[in-house]
Amino acid sequence: MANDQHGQDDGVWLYCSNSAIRRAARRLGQLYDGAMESTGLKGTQFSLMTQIRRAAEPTLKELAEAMVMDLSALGHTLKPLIRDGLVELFPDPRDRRAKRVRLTPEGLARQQEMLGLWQQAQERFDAALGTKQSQELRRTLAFISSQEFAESFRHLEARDT
Amino acid sequence: MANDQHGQDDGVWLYCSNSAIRRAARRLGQLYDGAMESTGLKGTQFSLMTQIRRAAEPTLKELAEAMVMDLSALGHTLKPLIRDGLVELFPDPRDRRAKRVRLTPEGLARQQEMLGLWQQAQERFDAALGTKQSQELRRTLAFISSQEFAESFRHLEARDT
DNA sequence: CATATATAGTGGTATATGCCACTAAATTCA
DNA sequence: TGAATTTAGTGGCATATACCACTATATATG
Repeated sequence: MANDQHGQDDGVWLYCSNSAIRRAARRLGQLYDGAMESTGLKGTQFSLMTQIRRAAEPTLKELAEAMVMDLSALGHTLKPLIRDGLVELFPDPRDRRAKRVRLTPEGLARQQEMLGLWQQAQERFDAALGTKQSQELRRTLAFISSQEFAESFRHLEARDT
Repeated sequence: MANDQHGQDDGVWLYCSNSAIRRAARRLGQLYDGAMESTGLKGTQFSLMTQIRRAAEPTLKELAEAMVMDLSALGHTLKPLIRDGLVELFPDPRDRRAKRVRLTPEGLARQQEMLGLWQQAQERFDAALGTKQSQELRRTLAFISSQEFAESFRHLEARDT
C-alpha cells in the first residue's frame, strides 16, 4: 500500500509468474518442512524418496526427468541420502553407463514414517486453500511441469519480438 | 503409465502440493532463465532487483518479508549482486541496526534492460497456459504466499491428529 | 571392424535457500 | 538509569539446483 509509486514495476510484481511461483514455493517449503521437522528430513527429500519408491528402480536419468530436475542436480541432491544410508545406487546390468536408484530398507521405513506427516500437511494445505482450488492448482502445476508446456513456451520464442 | 504398481505413493505424487509447486518452479526457472540468458543474470536476480526498485530503499528485513524469504537467505542471495555493483547497502540513519538496500545506477540500467525480456517471457507463459488460467494461478499463488495463508496452515496443526 | 556420435553420470563451480549461533543496537521494565 | 528482552544483520554450515567440462560406455555408420 505504501509502495505504489513505481507503477511500471508493480506490473512485474503482480504478473511475474516466475516470481510468484518461487515465493509460493518458499512459503510452502517452510510449512511442509515444519510439518516433517521431527523426522530430520526435508519435504524435498521426502518427495525424492517417494518418487524413487514409486518408480521402481529408475535410472538417474529417468528419475531426473520425472522430477523435472537437471541430472547433475539430482546427483548432488541424492548425496546426503546416500551418505545417510536411505538410498542406494546400483549399476544397470544391461547398460554399464546407467545407474539405478532404490531405497534401502531403512530408507523405505523412513519414507513410510513420513507418509503420515505428509498426509496431515496436505490436509492442512487443502483446508487452508479450499479443496476445489487445491485440485485446480495441482492440475495447473502439473501442466506447467510437463514437457508439452516447455515446448509450447519455447516454440513461442521466435515470434514474440 | 508403467509405474502404477505403488498405489499408496501415487497419492503423494499426484496430490502433494509441495512437490508439485517445486517441480513447476524448476521448470519455470529453466524457461525464464533461458529467456534472460543474454543478460548474464537469472530470473531470481531480476525478481530481487525489481522488488528492490519497487520498494524504495527497504531494509533487509522488509525486503525479506516481501520476498517471503529468510533474512539470512536474502543476505546470501544479495552478495553476488553487491559484488557485481548492481545493488548496494547503506545504513538506516534512524536505526543503526538496520541496513537499507537500493539499486546502483548500473543496477537500475540492468533491471530496465531486463524488463523487455521479462515481458516477452511472461507473454509466452500466458500464451502457453492461457490468460485466464494464468491470472487464476497468480491469484492462488499470491494467497499461498500470504501471511494469512501461513497462519491458517499453522492453526490447523493442533487439530489434525 | 573402426571411427564418429550420442548418452549417462561425475565433479567443479556458482547461485538459491534455510537454520543456528553470535553481535550489535534498540526497547522494555523494574 | 541499568539490566533483561527484543530486533536486525552476519557468518557458518547444510541442502537444493543449474551449467559446464570431462569420462566411460553404447550406438550408428562407412
